[in-house]
Amino acid sequence: MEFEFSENSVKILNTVNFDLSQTFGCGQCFRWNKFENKFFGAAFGEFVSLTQNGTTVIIENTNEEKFNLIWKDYFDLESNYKFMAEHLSDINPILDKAIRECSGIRILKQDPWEALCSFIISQNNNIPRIKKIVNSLCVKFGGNLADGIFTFPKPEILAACEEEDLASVRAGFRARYIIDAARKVSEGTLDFLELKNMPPEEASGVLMQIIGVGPKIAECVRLYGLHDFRAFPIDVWMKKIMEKLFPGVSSDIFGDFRGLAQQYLYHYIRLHPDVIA
DNA sequence: GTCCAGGATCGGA
DNA sequence: TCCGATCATGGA
Repeated sequence: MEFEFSENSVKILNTVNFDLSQTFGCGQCFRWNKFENKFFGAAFGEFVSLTQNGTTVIIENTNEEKFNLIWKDYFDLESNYKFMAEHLSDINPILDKAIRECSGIRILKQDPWEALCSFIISQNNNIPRIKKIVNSLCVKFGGNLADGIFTFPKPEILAACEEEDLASVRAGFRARYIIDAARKVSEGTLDFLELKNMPPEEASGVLMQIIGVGPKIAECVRLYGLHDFRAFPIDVWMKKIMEKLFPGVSSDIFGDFRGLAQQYLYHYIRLHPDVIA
């Protein structure tokens, strides 16, 4: 991939394994929206819009400095997905089939606090409504970046809330989970930098000390927030996939990139639910 | 009215 | 250790 910089945009040329629709639509994030062939969203206090034409991706409202600081990392542009995808394809023919269709997925390096909060909201919920609640949370407690685009609320802000303050967000029983997470993060009981240096099981264990965070959400935070590809979140869909397509098989067969394998399989089956019907 | 959604928790067997 | 009911909400 090559980068071309101008005053208010960055052009990425000759992309490999990078598809915006797949990356934003594979269920890893909830705050990117498509409008007239353009994706809008924000991360780390900056907002951009993106368009894709074949192997060319244009990021608008950024520059060389911000791109190198935020977006190159956020989109994980320096990891070799071609290598990882080929490696995974060799492991299993079913996974290979999923990868042939979903190889444009990149695992975003999201803000771990945002990932934690988002996936707390995701529990026993559907994706359109998850997006609605996350958006409401940003509108009410985040900062205004641009027309209709907000930053994700700081943990300190939500830590100071009581459940009734979150009522208008319509998070339901998850409100107290969000507040507990916010308090543990803002007080330093939970430090994401420390989690990165822990063994996987230990990191999950710390995350699960938050009320309302169990194994699945912990794995999501490690995969999407800490970029730990060994994490393998199992939701109702992945459970069905493993039972139907990989009976008696452990996720260990997918090796150290099993988190990425999970994403290929999850997105593939959401596109073709009949495969496990 | 019933069922379900990228789950977790609690009580009882 | 395992199982089932329950949790708040809104759309199908």
